[in-house]
Amino acid sequence: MQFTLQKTDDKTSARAGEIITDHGKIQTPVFMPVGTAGTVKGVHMRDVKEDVKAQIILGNTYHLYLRPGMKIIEQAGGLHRFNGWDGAILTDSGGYQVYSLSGTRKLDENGVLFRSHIDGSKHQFTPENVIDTQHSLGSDIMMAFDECTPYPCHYDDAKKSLDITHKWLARCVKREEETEPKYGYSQSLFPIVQGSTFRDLRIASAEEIASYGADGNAIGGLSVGEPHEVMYEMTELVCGILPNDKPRYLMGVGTPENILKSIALGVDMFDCVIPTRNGRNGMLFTKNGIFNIKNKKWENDFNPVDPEGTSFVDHLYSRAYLRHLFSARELLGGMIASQHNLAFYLWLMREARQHILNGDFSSWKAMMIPRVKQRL
RNA sequence: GGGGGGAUACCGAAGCGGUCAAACGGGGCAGACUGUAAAUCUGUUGGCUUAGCCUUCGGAGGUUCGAAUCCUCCUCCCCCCA
Repeated sequence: MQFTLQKTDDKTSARAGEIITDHGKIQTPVFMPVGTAGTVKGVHMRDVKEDVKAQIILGNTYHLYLRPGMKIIEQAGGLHRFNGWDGAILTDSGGYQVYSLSGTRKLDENGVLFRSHIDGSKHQFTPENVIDTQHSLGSDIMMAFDECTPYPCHYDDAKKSLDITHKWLARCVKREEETEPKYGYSQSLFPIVQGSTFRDLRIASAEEIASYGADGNAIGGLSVGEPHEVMYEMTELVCGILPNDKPRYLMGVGTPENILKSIALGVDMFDCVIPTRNGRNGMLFTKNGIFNIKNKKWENDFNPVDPEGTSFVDHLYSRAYLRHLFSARELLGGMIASQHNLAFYLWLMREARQHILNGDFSSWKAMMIPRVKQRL
């Protein structure tokens, strides 16, 4: 994997760049649709590629390990071959599940003991087997196994957790060096900065992570309930330490506003379930604001879903029809909303990139944020 | 023709003398969702000048300090027998 920094904004820390993977080029800043179980929920891969214009999508180690299991994925020839997505794939390590499934797991020195949310069976995740699993998945970008801390988090707990994350990282890197990709193309490993909301921990972590000289670096443990200002503060702090010549990935973020503000802080890569999950629940994002398609006000609005949208669904269907689909709990409703939201997110990223290249990102962002966050 | 069972809020359905503006579902209305155990979850759902008041449990009367609950008549629906 190669990263080329093409331009840095004069007034902010926003950057435009390009990542080259063995599954294609990725122009940054980039938004990566989340495909936890090997599917971007509700959207065909053809549309993820051609209509949404995604360049890279996510997969999840924990979920794919439990089902269908690595035997099946390996028989398929890797995740790309299995799910029909031939673009780049980034796999999360399962570190987020250490946080989100905290009720069904136990940490020990070696790793994490999970209780499967599917059948209750016990499984151990270690830095080593998480790397092995990601080799079986064949993702272009593998994530280090980390512990995503909850918010709020006591300082001592955050520090203890950070030490574990750093120890696990060393083991991930060692394992990665000792093993080979399985499918004939290269895989990069991104380490993850943790440290909760504590400046000194974040600084120490960012320095530790930077010392590895990885192909790219991630910021984790944010957007877990802390105030947005704290999230931006930590992001800015960490971006100032992580190397300039490598992509920075802010994990799990966020709303269009969160993303634009974080681009300005120097982040290059984003992922978030909001466009798909909130879309399935009726929330639509547009360049003119956010609305809930389930609301009565759209009942007889026969205008297109999004007259300025880039997806075919924006023009083929009306708001009244989409509302009807949600009212009737028709599957197509969530599919349309997901595809629309993703297309909007990807459009927003292309625009941001273009304005960075044009040199007017700052003013464009100032104009755009109030627009995209308003409620319609 | 004979016998029996019902009618409760938008719908279905509990309640069978006071703690009932009335459980629970559905539907309606609104909210939440940030490296997805989520096509899920939460709130709300008679009216108003909202610590209270008014109207409401098929209709009309009655018993009672007090009735969705008991009695009488009426209207409509369902089941069984002929």
